[in-house]
Amino acid sequence: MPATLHDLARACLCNVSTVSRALRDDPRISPEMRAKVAAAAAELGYRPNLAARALVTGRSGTVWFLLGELSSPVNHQPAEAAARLCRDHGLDLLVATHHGDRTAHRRLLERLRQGVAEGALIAASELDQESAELRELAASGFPLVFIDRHLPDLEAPAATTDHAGAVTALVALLAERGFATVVGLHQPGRNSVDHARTQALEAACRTQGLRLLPPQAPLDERTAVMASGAFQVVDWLAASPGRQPAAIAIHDRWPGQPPAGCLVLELEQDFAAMAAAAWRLLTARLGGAPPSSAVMQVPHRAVHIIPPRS
Amino acid sequence: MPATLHDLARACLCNVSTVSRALRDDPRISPEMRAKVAAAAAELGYRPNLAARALVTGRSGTVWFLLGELSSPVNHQPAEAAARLCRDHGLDLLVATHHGDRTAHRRLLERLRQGVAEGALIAASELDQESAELRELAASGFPLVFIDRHLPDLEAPAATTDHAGAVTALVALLAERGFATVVGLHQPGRNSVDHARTQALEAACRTQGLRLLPPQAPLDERTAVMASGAFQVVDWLAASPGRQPAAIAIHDRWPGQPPAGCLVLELEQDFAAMAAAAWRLLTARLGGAPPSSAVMQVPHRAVHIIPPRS
DNA sequence: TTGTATGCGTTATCAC
DNA sequence: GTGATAACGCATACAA
Repeated sequence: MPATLHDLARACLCNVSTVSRALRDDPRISPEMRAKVAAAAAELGYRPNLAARALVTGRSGTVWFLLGELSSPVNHQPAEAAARLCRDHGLDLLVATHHGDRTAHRRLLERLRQGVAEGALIAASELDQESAELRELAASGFPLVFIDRHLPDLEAPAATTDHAGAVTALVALLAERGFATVVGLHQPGRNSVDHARTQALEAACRTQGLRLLPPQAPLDERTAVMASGAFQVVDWLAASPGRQPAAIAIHDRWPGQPPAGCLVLELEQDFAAMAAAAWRLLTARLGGAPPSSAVMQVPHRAVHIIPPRS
Repeated sequence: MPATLHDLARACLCNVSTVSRALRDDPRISPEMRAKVAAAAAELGYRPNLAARALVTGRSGTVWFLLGELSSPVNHQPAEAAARLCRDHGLDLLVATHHGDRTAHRRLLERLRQGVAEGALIAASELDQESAELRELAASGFPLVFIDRHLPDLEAPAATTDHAGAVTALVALLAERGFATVVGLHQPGRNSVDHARTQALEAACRTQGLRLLPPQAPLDERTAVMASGAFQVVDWLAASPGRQPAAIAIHDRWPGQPPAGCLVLELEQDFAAMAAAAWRLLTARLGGAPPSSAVMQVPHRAVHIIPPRS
């Protein structure tokens, strides 16, 4: 059986509270006593019981990172960055995945209400949109911060990429290269990200003098297609086999080989900066700040330009 | 403040223990009482305090998955599969990352000794090789199961791919396609995986009549190169710029574009099966079975053959 | 500087 | 079928 404070107290011929204080470096413990306790702790291999500590302090020293699946960089890159930040501040960050499963999702949120973590970062997935549990959790005052996506009707802040700025940058690059038309594949109803990008695309095209056309529009060699992810482009290509876009601009990586003769612009998001922003929002909440719906927008990191191959 | 059993007891005009039993569906509670308690719990939004429960039961209902970084499929694919298995058995699987940092690594192992989890799956990284804390943890009887890699001097079982079988399959495919020589890039001293592959490669070449040569050997059009990961091949190519292998066989995906005129064989490991095997080993330990050093080897899932492009 | 006493929210062991 | 009560391991207000 693991040693407890009680065992140490017996070994040191003193009281449990003295041991507790000595181990936590309480200034009013004599150096001799402290040394004696430290020796006994090492000797007996004492490890504090975190459940007991959490019960009395009400703090678990833990933050959760909630996400759908680990495979996507949009999820795991902020998670890793946030883990470092937490660690540096004495908290453990644990990643919980629900792999798009409703019951798993519900259960994880349930756990959060049971005190397993002091706060949570959430890389929003489809399931979060309609989740009553998530709403209740936020309403209960539990510190929640969203990453990348923002649920507007929820009293919880978010750290996202500056979607408008990113779209503007892509449109500018297209204009620079002589493109006159953009076909937008964003689905504004899908989530807040696609919504923001759609709006920004309209504004950017207006400002920079490009025509904006819907997915069904015919293509020419001065028409580019813009989408949130490669998957949207792939679907669009598959929907009408003849399509040969002259340029693809996405907020994502293009997997493998781009279509022949096609310029590809990949926007690289700054996930580390996003995690840092989310961390700031979270510590504010942990420190007692009231819930807000603030959205911190961090600039993108770079645009990768992949010239067309012949 | 969140409602407690005490609050429910007051609301129901009964004792705490009755409430506790009613909520846990104890058979000796009258239907009326059970309904009354359930109503009060819903009314007051009662949520059990897991810290308190863990303190008295000694069980946290949690399993950890320890890994270096999330980005690698070798890590996150088994993690996701294991999460599902755990969930189906009433346990939560949480992923903890140490991103190759010694202090983070030490700290996570420390947490495990403090009762945060009932057991842990470990996707072994470099840090685990020399970690004294890991040895202590295993020695303390904590249920530990390794995934993919195996630390032979540790009293902990492992679930790995059948490395020997995989190497044999790759060599057979090469032989079938007329290759006569294999250059082996595995580094037997690196870890147990590379070690096993090196041995299997020697055996397979002997059996199937191919010549096995070291990395410095000259190449011809009937010579293939075999390595654990793409990174080994990339390093090897960079070390001597003239090299143009006729085939590359790796236990991994080849990122992006293969070299011109080069056949690529990618071995796909069966991470789901690996997770299932690891889960079996872990439940055995959780169920009270003594620690063992058993290694369960699961067959690979497929070999992807990418023909040379001209 | 140290000891005493109490409570955190649950479960479990008794009684009745 | 239900109630009283003692743990579980730790932290802390209050005494001394």
